[in-house]
Amino acid sequence: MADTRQRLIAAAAALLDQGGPAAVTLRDVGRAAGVSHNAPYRHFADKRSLLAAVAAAELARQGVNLGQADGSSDDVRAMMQGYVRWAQRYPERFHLTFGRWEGEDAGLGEAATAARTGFNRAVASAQARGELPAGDPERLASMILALAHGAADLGLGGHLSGPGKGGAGAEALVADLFDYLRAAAR
Amino acid sequence: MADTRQRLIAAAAALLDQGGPAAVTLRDVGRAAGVSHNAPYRHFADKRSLLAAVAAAELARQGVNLGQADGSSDDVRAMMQGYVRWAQRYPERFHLTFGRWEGEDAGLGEAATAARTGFNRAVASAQARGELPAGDPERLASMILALAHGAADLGLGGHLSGPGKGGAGAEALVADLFDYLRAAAR
DNA sequence: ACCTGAACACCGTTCAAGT
DNA sequence: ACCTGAACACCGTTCAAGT
Repeated sequence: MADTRQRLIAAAAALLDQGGPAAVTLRDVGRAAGVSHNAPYRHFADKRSLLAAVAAAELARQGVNLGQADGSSDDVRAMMQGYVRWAQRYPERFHLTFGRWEGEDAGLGEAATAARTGFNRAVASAQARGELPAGDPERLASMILALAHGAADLGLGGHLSGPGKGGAGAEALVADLFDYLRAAAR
Repeated sequence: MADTRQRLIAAAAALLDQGGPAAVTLRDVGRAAGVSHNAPYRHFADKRSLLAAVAAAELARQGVNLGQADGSSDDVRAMMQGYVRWAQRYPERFHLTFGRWEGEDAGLGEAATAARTGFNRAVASAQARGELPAGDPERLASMILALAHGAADLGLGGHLSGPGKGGAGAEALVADLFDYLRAAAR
């Protein structure tokens, strides 16, 4: 049944969370899904393809968060802080999802553009309200996303002096950016 | 001789550039350095420790770039665009260097803080000139670095609509941020 | 102090069968 | 159409020796 495929993806995601991509062995995935160690090859071309399915599922789940907002700059900022919290809670999924994906893996590209569309619309809406600087909405959205992404990634790597050391955490850096953008919009 | 250690690091860096961390097999590293496949264990505790040495060397090399500037906002921006170009040219070293490093690996932490110090000073100097918004220099430096880092990482993953698709590349996003910051400083 | 060859456990992948 | 057990090549790491 196609149920096996879903169980394989769920098992892979759980192993990924626990120990990163190296811990996602096809033997453990099979064991957790109740099948043999090479049953995954009946559903996925290889290990990389299985991980791509995990990333696509995660991206679809995350895309929902980016689509629900009225479009004030507070909404846009809340989306980005939600993005940062997601990265902090599921660091391995975060790295996997935004890693390098050559070719078209399991509709990963479509899921990514779908997730971005809602966010771009929210940014455009905040611009129309005069709460964010004018200009190409997609370009401004890219810049905002880049900051949230970079802050989350540096934070996970311990490369931000950090909230513990008296420095600014990733969420605070996102808040700072929006303060600057609102100031520049005036 | 201690020369072997340097050859091992150089060989590991070359293999990393070609095929990522998975391509850095101790057998190939040894072969390229002219020693047996487990000679590396006389110089490094394990594979992870060897990669940490590669990251530390790269960080030291990159730190030089961040230390040479008069401190205008143009200098700070040029540093960040240099950072982005470095990531684009050596994507594997970029990901390795800013990945997760548990514990104190081969003085990696010291190299990182040294690299940051020069950059923080340049930011503070640009603030003193009134070219960047006032406030805690280290916090502003973190925000700027987060944007450059995120833009580079998203660009490498193909998650920026990109210069090819008509969208903004990582370097352009860095330029945009500085435009906003200069506007907010007035 | 530094290096080597053999060996071990583990992993991704393939193959010949099975239902 | 989906699954299994055996097998292969490869890799990180350890060990007993060698100089």
